[in-house]
Amino acid sequence: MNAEKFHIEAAEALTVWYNSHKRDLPWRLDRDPYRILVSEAMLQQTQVERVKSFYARWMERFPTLTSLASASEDDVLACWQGLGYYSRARSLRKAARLVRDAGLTTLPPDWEFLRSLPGLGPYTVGAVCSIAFDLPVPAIDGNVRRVFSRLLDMPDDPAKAKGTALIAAHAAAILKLGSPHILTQAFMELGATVCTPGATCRCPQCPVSRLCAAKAAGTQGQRPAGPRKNVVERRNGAALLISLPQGCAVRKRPIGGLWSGFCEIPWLRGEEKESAFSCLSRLAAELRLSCPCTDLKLEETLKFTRWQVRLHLWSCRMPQPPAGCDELSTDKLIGLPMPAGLKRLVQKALEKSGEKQLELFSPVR
DNA sequence: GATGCGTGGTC
DNA sequence: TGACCAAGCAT
Repeated sequence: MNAEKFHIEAAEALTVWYNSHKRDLPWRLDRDPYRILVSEAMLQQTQVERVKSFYARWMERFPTLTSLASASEDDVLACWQGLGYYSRARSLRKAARLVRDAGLTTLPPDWEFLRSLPGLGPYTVGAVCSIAFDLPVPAIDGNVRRVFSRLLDMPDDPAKAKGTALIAAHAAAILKLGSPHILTQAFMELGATVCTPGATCRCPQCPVSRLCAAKAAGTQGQRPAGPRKNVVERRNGAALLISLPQGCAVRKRPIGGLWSGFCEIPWLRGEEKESAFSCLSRLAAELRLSCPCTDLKLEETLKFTRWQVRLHLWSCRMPQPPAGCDELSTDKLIGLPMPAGLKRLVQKALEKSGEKQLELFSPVR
Protein backbone atom coordinates (compact mmCIF):
# COMPACT_ATOMS: atom_id res chain seq x y z
CA MET A 1 0.00 0.00 0.00
CA ASN A 2 1.30 3.46 -0.83
CA ALA A 3 1.68 6.10 1.85
CA GLU A 4 -1.18 8.29 0.67
CA LYS A 5 -3.71 5.48 0.78
CA PHE A 6 -2.37 4.41 4.17
CA HIS A 7 -2.91 7.91 5.56
CA ILE A 8 -6.43 8.21 4.14
CA GLU A 9 -7.59 4.84 5.42
CA ALA A 10 -6.00 5.39 8.83
CA ALA A 11 -7.67 8.81 9.22
CA GLU A 12 -11.09 7.41 8.33
CA ALA A 13 -10.89 4.26 10.44
CA LEU A 14 -9.48 6.05 13.49
CA THR A 15 -12.09 8.83 13.34
CA VAL A 16 -14.96 6.35 13.28
CA TRP A 17 -13.41 4.19 15.95
CA TYR A 18 -12.58 7.07 18.33
CA ASN A 19 -16.07 8.54 18.14
CA SER A 20 -17.62 5.29 19.31
CA HIS A 21 -14.90 3.96 21.64
CA LYS A 22 -13.44 6.96 23.46
CA ARG A 23 -13.49 6.80 27.23
CA ASP A 24 -15.28 9.43 29.29
CA LEU A 25 -12.43 11.27 30.95
CA PRO A 26 -12.71 14.45 33.07
CA TRP A 27 -10.47 16.44 30.71
CA ARG A 28 -12.62 15.57 27.71
CA LEU A 29 -15.67 17.54 28.87
CA ASP A 30 -14.51 20.53 26.83
CA ARG A 31 -11.41 21.65 24.93
CA ASP A 32 -10.43 24.63 27.02
CA PRO A 33 -6.66 25.00 26.41
CA TYR A 34 -5.83 25.50 30.10
CA ARG A 35 -7.71 22.37 31.09
CA ILE A 36 -6.03 20.41 28.29
CA LEU A 37 -2.62 21.68 29.41
CA VAL A 38 -3.19 20.66 33.04
CA SER A 39 -4.29 17.18 32.00
CA GLU A 40 -1.29 16.74 29.72
CA ALA A 41 1.12 17.88 32.43
CA MET A 42 -0.40 15.48 34.96
CA LEU A 43 -0.46 12.59 32.48
CA GLN A 44 3.26 12.80 31.78
CA GLN A 45 4.61 9.40 32.88
CA THR A 46 1.52 8.95 35.03
CA GLN A 47 -1.42 6.60 34.62
CA VAL A 48 -4.89 7.86 33.77
CA GLU A 49 -6.56 6.31 36.81
CA ARG A 50 -4.10 8.00 39.12
CA VAL A 51 -4.52 11.41 37.49
CA LYS A 52 -8.33 11.56 37.73
CA SER A 53 -8.69 12.54 41.39
CA PHE A 54 -5.73 14.94 41.25
CA TYR A 55 -7.20 16.62 38.18
CA ALA A 56 -10.57 17.15 39.84
CA ARG A 57 -9.00 18.63 42.95
CA TRP A 58 -6.69 20.87 40.90
CA MET A 59 -9.52 22.24 38.78
CA GLU A 60 -11.52 23.05 41.87
CA ARG A 61 -8.55 24.82 43.41
CA PHE A 62 -7.17 26.50 40.25
CA PRO A 63 -10.08 26.66 37.79
CA THR A 64 -8.45 29.12 35.40
CA LEU A 65 -5.01 29.98 34.14
CA THR A 66 -5.17 33.35 35.91
CA SER A 67 -6.09 31.73 39.22
CA LEU A 68 -3.04 29.49 38.89
CA ALA A 69 -0.85 32.46 38.03
CA SER A 70 -1.77 34.20 41.27
CA ALA A 71 -1.38 31.12 43.48
CA SER A 72 1.63 30.58 45.74
CA GLU A 73 4.11 27.85 44.91
CA ASP A 74 3.36 26.17 48.25
CA ASP A 75 -0.35 25.93 47.43
CA VAL A 76 0.44 24.54 43.98
CA LEU A 77 2.83 21.92 45.36
CA ALA A 78 0.36 20.94 48.07
CA CYS A 79 -2.24 20.26 45.39
CA TRP A 80 0.26 18.18 43.38
CA GLN A 81 1.54 16.27 46.38
CA GLY A 82 1.62 12.50 45.80
CA LEU A 83 1.63 12.78 42.03
CA GLY A 84 5.43 12.82 41.68
CA TYR A 85 7.74 14.67 39.30
CA TYR A 86 7.10 17.91 41.14
CA SER A 87 8.92 20.12 38.64
CA ARG A 88 5.79 19.67 36.50
CA ALA A 89 3.76 21.63 39.07
CA ARG A 90 6.36 24.35 39.46
CA SER A 91 6.68 24.68 35.68
CA LEU A 92 2.92 24.85 35.24
CA ARG A 93 2.68 27.73 37.68
CA LYS A 94 5.61 29.53 36.05
CA ALA A 95 4.05 29.05 32.63
CA ALA A 96 0.76 30.53 33.86
CA ARG A 97 2.59 33.57 35.22
CA LEU A 98 4.47 34.06 31.95
CA VAL A 99 1.23 33.97 30.00
CA ARG A 100 -0.33 36.46 32.39
CA ASP A 101 2.75 38.69 32.22
CA ALA A 102 2.45 38.66 28.42
CA GLY A 103 -0.91 40.35 28.86
CA LEU A 104 -2.98 37.27 28.07
CA THR A 105 -5.71 35.58 30.05
CA THR A 106 -5.57 32.30 28.18
CA LEU A 107 -3.10 30.18 26.19
CA PRO A 108 -2.63 31.44 22.60
CA PRO A 109 -2.66 29.11 19.55
CA ASP A 110 1.00 29.89 18.95
CA TRP A 111 3.47 26.97 18.71
CA GLU A 112 6.59 29.08 19.25
CA PHE A 113 5.20 30.86 22.28
CA LEU A 114 3.85 27.68 23.86
CA ARG A 115 7.14 25.87 23.26
CA SER A 116 8.99 28.67 25.05
CA LEU A 117 7.03 28.04 28.26
CA PRO A 118 8.65 25.92 30.99
CA GLY A 119 7.40 22.35 31.14
CA LEU A 120 5.95 22.41 27.62
CA GLY A 121 8.06 20.13 25.45
CA PRO A 122 7.38 18.90 21.93
CA TYR A 123 4.71 16.44 23.04
CA THR A 124 2.72 18.78 25.29
CA VAL A 125 2.75 21.63 22.78
CA GLY A 126 1.57 19.22 20.09
CA ALA A 127 -1.21 18.00 22.36
CA VAL A 128 -2.43 21.51 23.21
CA CYS A 129 -2.19 22.70 19.60
CA SER A 130 -4.02 19.70 18.16
CA ILE A 131 -6.56 18.95 20.90
CA ALA A 132 -7.44 22.48 22.05
CA PHE A 133 -6.82 24.45 18.84
CA ASP A 134 -7.44 21.76 16.22
CA LEU A 135 -4.11 22.46 14.49
CA PRO A 136 -2.37 19.63 12.58
CA VAL A 137 0.60 19.47 14.99
CA PRO A 138 1.51 15.89 15.92
CA ALA A 139 1.86 14.90 19.58
CA ILE A 140 4.22 11.95 19.85
CA ASP A 141 4.09 10.19 23.19
CA GLY A 142 4.76 6.61 24.26
CA ASN A 143 1.37 5.43 23.02
CA VAL A 144 1.75 7.01 19.61
CA ARG A 145 5.29 5.63 19.27
CA ARG A 146 4.03 2.15 20.03
CA VAL A 147 1.09 2.44 17.60
CA PHE A 148 3.26 3.64 14.73
CA SER A 149 6.15 1.29 15.49
CA ARG A 150 3.63 -1.48 14.85
CA LEU A 151 1.75 0.06 11.92
CA LEU A 152 5.11 0.57 10.17
CA ASP A 153 6.77 -2.49 11.78
CA MET A 154 9.76 -0.32 12.71
CA PRO A 155 12.83 -2.48 13.39
CA ASP A 156 14.66 0.31 15.26
CA ASP A 157 13.88 2.12 18.50
CA PRO A 158 11.09 4.63 17.73
CA ALA A 159 12.20 6.79 20.65
CA LYS A 160 15.38 7.76 18.80
CA ALA A 161 15.37 11.06 16.93
CA LYS A 162 15.15 9.36 13.54
CA GLY A 163 12.19 7.22 14.56
CA THR A 164 10.35 10.12 16.15
CA ALA A 165 10.81 12.22 13.00
CA LEU A 166 9.42 9.42 10.84
CA ILE A 167 6.41 8.99 13.12
CA ALA A 168 5.80 12.75 13.27
CA ALA A 169 5.75 12.93 9.47
CA HIS A 170 3.15 10.14 9.19
CA ALA A 171 1.08 11.50 12.08
CA ALA A 172 1.04 15.03 10.61
CA ALA A 173 -0.05 13.68 7.23
CA ILE A 174 -2.94 11.82 8.87
CA LEU A 175 -3.97 14.82 11.01
CA LYS A 176 -4.38 16.91 7.86
CA LEU A 177 -6.95 14.45 6.50
CA GLY A 178 -9.39 14.87 9.38
CA SER A 179 -9.94 16.70 12.67
CA PRO A 180 -6.60 16.98 14.47
CA HIS A 181 -8.29 17.08 17.88
CA ILE A 182 -10.04 13.78 17.15
CA LEU A 183 -7.13 12.03 15.49
CA THR A 184 -4.47 13.00 18.04
CA GLN A 185 -6.61 11.60 20.81
CA ALA A 186 -7.46 8.57 18.67
CA PHE A 187 -3.75 7.64 18.34
CA MET A 188 -3.32 7.85 22.09
CA GLU A 189 -6.60 6.15 22.93
CA LEU A 190 -5.71 3.29 20.61
CA GLY A 191 -2.31 2.90 22.29
CA ALA A 192 -3.85 3.07 25.76
CA THR A 193 -6.73 0.65 25.27
CA VAL A 194 -6.03 -1.59 22.25
CA CYS A 195 -2.47 -1.34 20.96
CA THR A 196 -1.06 -2.02 24.44
CA PRO A 197 2.54 -3.01 25.32
CA GLY A 198 4.09 -6.40 24.71
CA ALA A 199 1.88 -9.37 23.98
CA THR A 200 -1.19 -7.82 25.62
CA CYS A 201 -2.32 -5.98 22.48
CA ARG A 202 -5.88 -6.62 21.31
CA CYS A 203 -5.39 -6.84 17.55
CA PRO A 204 -8.86 -8.34 16.85
CA GLN A 205 -10.43 -5.13 18.23
CA CYS A 206 -8.11 -2.79 16.36
CA PRO A 207 -9.66 -0.52 13.71
CA VAL A 208 -6.39 -0.33 11.76
CA SER A 209 -5.13 -3.89 12.10
CA ARG A 210 -5.53 -4.44 8.38
CA LEU A 211 -3.10 -1.55 7.83
CA CYS A 212 -0.62 -2.89 10.38
CA ALA A 213 2.70 -4.18 9.06
CA ALA A 214 3.67 -5.76 12.37
CA LYS A 215 0.37 -7.66 12.51
CA ALA A 216 1.02 -8.95 9.00
CA ALA A 217 4.53 -10.02 9.97
CA GLY A 218 3.53 -11.36 13.40
CA THR A 219 6.02 -9.07 15.12
CA GLN A 220 3.58 -6.93 17.12
CA GLY A 221 4.77 -8.45 20.41
CA GLN A 222 8.32 -7.28 19.69
CA ARG A 223 7.34 -3.71 18.93
CA PRO A 224 8.40 -1.14 19.85
CA ALA A 225 11.99 -2.31 19.48
CA GLY A 226 14.30 -0.77 22.01
CA PRO A 227 17.28 -1.10 24.31
CA ARG A 228 17.14 -3.28 27.41
CA LYS A 229 15.74 -1.40 30.35
CA ASN A 230 18.17 -0.52 33.10
CA VAL A 231 18.24 -2.74 36.13
CA VAL A 232 16.93 -1.10 39.26
CA GLU A 233 19.57 -1.20 41.97
CA ARG A 234 18.34 -2.21 45.41
CA ARG A 235 19.85 -0.75 48.54
CA ASN A 236 19.21 -0.43 52.24
CA GLY A 237 18.72 2.87 53.99
CA ALA A 238 18.18 4.35 57.43
CA ALA A 239 15.76 7.02 58.60
CA LEU A 240 15.47 8.68 61.99
CA LEU A 241 12.46 9.93 63.87
CA ILE A 242 14.04 12.25 66.40
CA SER A 243 11.79 13.19 69.32
CA LEU A 244 12.27 16.72 70.59
CA PRO A 245 10.59 18.55 73.49
CA GLN A 246 7.89 20.06 71.26
CA GLY A 247 7.80 17.65 68.33
CA CYS A 248 10.30 16.00 66.06
CA ALA A 249 13.22 16.90 63.80
CA VAL A 250 12.67 17.69 60.13
CA ARG A 251 14.92 19.28 57.56
CA LYS A 252 14.40 20.87 54.18
CA ARG A 253 15.91 19.41 51.04
CA PRO A 254 18.08 21.66 48.88
CA ILE A 255 16.62 23.39 45.83
CA GLY A 256 17.35 21.35 42.72
CA GLY A 257 17.72 17.60 42.54
CA LEU A 258 15.58 14.96 44.17
CA TRP A 259 12.46 16.24 45.98
CA SER A 260 13.63 19.80 45.53
CA GLY A 261 12.59 21.99 48.45
CA PHE A 262 10.54 19.29 50.18
CA CYS A 263 10.66 18.47 53.88
CA GLU A 264 11.97 15.16 55.18
CA ILE A 265 12.96 13.37 58.31
CA PRO A 266 16.71 12.68 58.27
CA TRP A 267 17.53 9.64 56.16
CA LEU A 268 20.42 8.17 54.23
CA ARG A 269 20.66 5.91 51.22
CA GLY A 270 23.12 3.06 51.69
CA GLU A 271 26.06 2.25 49.51
CA GLU A 272 26.11 -0.94 47.50
CA LYS A 273 25.39 -3.91 49.81
CA GLU A 274 25.63 -1.72 52.91
CA SER A 275 23.46 -2.85 55.82
CA ALA A 276 20.71 -0.65 57.20
CA PHE A 277 22.50 -0.53 60.55
CA SER A 278 25.67 0.72 58.90
CA CYS A 279 23.61 3.45 57.24
CA LEU A 280 22.24 4.41 60.63
CA SER A 281 25.76 4.74 61.99
CA ARG A 282 26.74 7.06 59.18
CA LEU A 283 23.53 9.06 59.55
CA ALA A 284 24.12 9.41 63.29
CA ALA A 285 27.66 10.61 62.63
CA GLU A 286 26.44 13.08 60.01
CA LEU A 287 23.94 14.53 62.49
CA ARG A 288 26.48 14.40 65.36
CA LEU A 289 24.02 12.33 67.37
CA SER A 290 25.09 11.31 70.87
CA CYS A 291 22.01 9.40 72.02
CA PRO A 292 20.97 5.75 71.72
CA CYS A 293 18.63 4.81 68.87
CA THR A 294 15.72 2.37 69.04
CA ASP A 295 14.85 0.18 66.08
CA LEU A 296 11.13 0.81 65.44
CA LYS A 297 10.98 -2.30 63.19
CA LEU A 298 9.24 -0.28 60.50
CA GLU A 299 10.26 -0.33 56.85
CA GLU A 300 9.17 1.33 53.66
CA THR A 301 10.44 1.08 50.09
CA LEU A 302 11.30 4.29 48.27
CA LYS A 303 11.16 3.72 44.53
CA PHE A 304 13.01 5.74 41.94
CA THR A 305 13.76 5.29 38.30
CA ARG A 306 17.20 3.74 38.72
CA TRP A 307 17.25 2.48 42.31
CA GLN A 308 14.99 1.57 45.18
CA VAL A 309 15.73 1.88 48.88
CA ARG A 310 14.46 -0.35 51.66
CA LEU A 311 14.33 2.26 54.39
CA HIS A 312 14.53 1.13 58.04
CA LEU A 313 13.28 3.47 60.74
CA TRP A 314 14.90 4.20 64.08
CA SER A 315 13.94 6.68 66.79
CA CYS A 316 15.76 8.58 69.50
CA ARG A 317 15.23 11.48 71.90
CA MET A 318 17.16 14.72 71.98
CA PRO A 319 16.83 18.01 73.89
CA GLN A 320 17.30 20.08 70.74
CA PRO A 321 17.38 19.55 66.97
CA PRO A 322 20.61 18.19 65.47
CA ALA A 323 22.62 20.19 62.96
CA GLY A 324 20.66 21.09 59.83
CA CYS A 325 17.26 20.20 61.32
CA ASP A 326 14.33 22.17 62.68
CA GLU A 327 11.76 21.25 65.28
CA LEU A 328 8.17 20.72 64.22
CA SER A 329 5.12 19.65 66.20
CA THR A 330 3.85 16.23 65.21
CA ASP A 331 0.37 17.38 64.24
CA LYS A 332 1.91 19.68 61.63
CA LEU A 333 4.18 16.91 60.41
CA ILE A 334 1.54 15.03 58.44
CA GLY A 335 0.35 18.09 56.54
CA LEU A 336 3.86 18.97 55.43
CA PRO A 337 4.98 18.67 51.79
CA MET A 338 6.93 15.45 52.13
CA PRO A 339 7.70 12.70 49.62
CA ALA A 340 5.08 9.96 49.64
CA GLY A 341 7.38 7.16 50.81
CA LEU A 342 8.70 9.10 53.79
CA LYS A 343 5.22 10.20 54.71
CA ARG A 344 4.04 6.58 54.76
CA LEU A 345 6.88 5.72 57.11
CA VAL A 346 6.07 8.60 59.46
CA GLN A 347 2.39 7.66 59.48
CA LYS A 348 3.24 4.08 60.36
CA ALA A 349 5.34 5.33 63.27
CA LEU A 350 2.55 7.59 64.52
CA GLU A 351 0.07 4.71 64.37
CA LYS A 352 2.44 2.42 66.18
CA SER A 353 3.14 4.99 68.89
CA GLY A 354 -0.60 5.39 69.37
CA GLU A 355 -1.22 1.66 69.65
CA LYS A 356 1.62 0.83 71.94
CA GLN A 357 1.63 4.17 73.75
CA LEU A 358 5.34 4.43 73.21
CA GLU A 359 5.40 8.07 74.25
CA LEU A 360 7.46 8.55 71.15
CA PHE A 361 7.09 12.28 71.30
CA SER A 362 7.01 12.95 75.01
CA PRO A 363 9.40 15.61 76.28
CA VAL A 364 12.88 14.65 77.36
CA ARG A 365 13.17 14.67 81.11
C1' DG B 1 22.29 11.54 23.59
C1' DA B 2 22.23 10.17 28.43
C1' DT B 3 20.60 11.02 32.85
C1' DG B 4 17.65 12.62 36.74
C1' DC B 5 13.18 13.26 38.15
C1' DG B 6 8.16 9.96 41.78
C1' DT B 7 4.73 7.12 42.19
C1' DG B 8 1.73 3.23 41.94
C1' DG B 9 -0.01 -0.55 39.06
C1' DT B 10 0.49 -5.04 36.56
C1' DC B 11 1.57 -9.86 35.63
C1' DT C 1 7.71 -10.74 43.17
C1' DG C 2 10.84 -8.58 40.57
C1' DA C 3 10.90 -6.38 36.20
C1' DC C 4 8.49 -3.45 33.55
C1' DC C 5 5.24 -0.07 32.66
C1' DA C 6 2.47 5.15 32.31
C1' DA C 7 -0.25 10.76 27.80
C1' DG C 8 7.84 13.67 29.01
C1' DC C 9 10.83 17.50 30.15
C1' DA C 10 15.12 19.84 31.45
C1' DT C 11 19.84 19.80 31.44
